[in-house]
Amino acid sequence: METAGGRLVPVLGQLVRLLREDAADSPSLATLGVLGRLTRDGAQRLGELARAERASQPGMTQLVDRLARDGLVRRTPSPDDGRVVLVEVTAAGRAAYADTLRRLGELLDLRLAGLPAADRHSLDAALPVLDALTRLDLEVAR
Amino acid sequence: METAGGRLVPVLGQLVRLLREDAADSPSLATLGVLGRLTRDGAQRLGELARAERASQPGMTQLVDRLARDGLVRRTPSPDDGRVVLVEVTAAGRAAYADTLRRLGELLDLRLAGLPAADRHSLDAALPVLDALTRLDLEVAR
DNA sequence: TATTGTTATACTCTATAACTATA
DNA sequence: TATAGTTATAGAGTATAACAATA
Repeated sequence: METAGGRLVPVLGQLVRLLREDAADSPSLATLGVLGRLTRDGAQRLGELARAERASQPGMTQLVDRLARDGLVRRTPSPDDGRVVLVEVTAAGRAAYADTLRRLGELLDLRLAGLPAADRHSLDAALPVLDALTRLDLEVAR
Repeated sequence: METAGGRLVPVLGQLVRLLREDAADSPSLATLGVLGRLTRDGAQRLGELARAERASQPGMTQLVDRLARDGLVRRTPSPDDGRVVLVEVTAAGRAAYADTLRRLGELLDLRLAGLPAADRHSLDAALPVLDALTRLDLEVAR
């Protein structure tokens, strides 16, 4: 018998590709992760952002580069420490985040509508669990 | 109130990055998708593989290139139709698939072990639903 | 002509190693 | 010296447009 973890892995890949296929022109999950975090938690150091989003620091530098180029975030030097870069979301970034989340959510909801109500309830109950799963080790690691 | 779809999107990104972080040297979800499909369903046309994995045909050509280079799959020309390329998984590919799935599954199971039993049951119940979600529109599209 | 797949090209996302600037 | 971030470089993964080969 396969464990829950082993069954989750293949499904993850399919879900990600499904979203990409349906909304090819949407901001990526990487972009959404950063914009969402900045929207929820406010301006953050670049390194802090890298840790929270499970990326390397150079990787986050590059992602923030692209987002800044596209006007979705803004870099500001920290007044307290000249080494530190604070990243904040712009109004355009906030709008892009909200719009994209709504759009992708609707696409998924459309598919969900094709499932029995009991299935939808199962998924509903599991969403907080999946979320908790992603937070678990972050707390341990600090 | 946010819909299930809207809540699923951010979680997906975090889960993918979590796996990448914990098992940086593992085959990617794209690789696993192809190897898994070939393992389950046997040799397939390249175009068929592209459709099933929600990739473009050139994208699948390139992915198969890398997998063949790494000895995980093999290309064979179709005897019936000279345009067609059949892709099959090698023994090494089958082994890599099984090993990776087990490893990633164990990593997720470790985290799952930190959750209450009720949460684990919720997730268990939702896994077939997520799987059904990814299959829904494929059937519609054909 | 239509279908199947590849080539050419370009972009995002990601990492590691080496570097710079500040503390 | 240690920390925060960037630059250099490389590779996976992906797409669209143009092409070649076969039917």
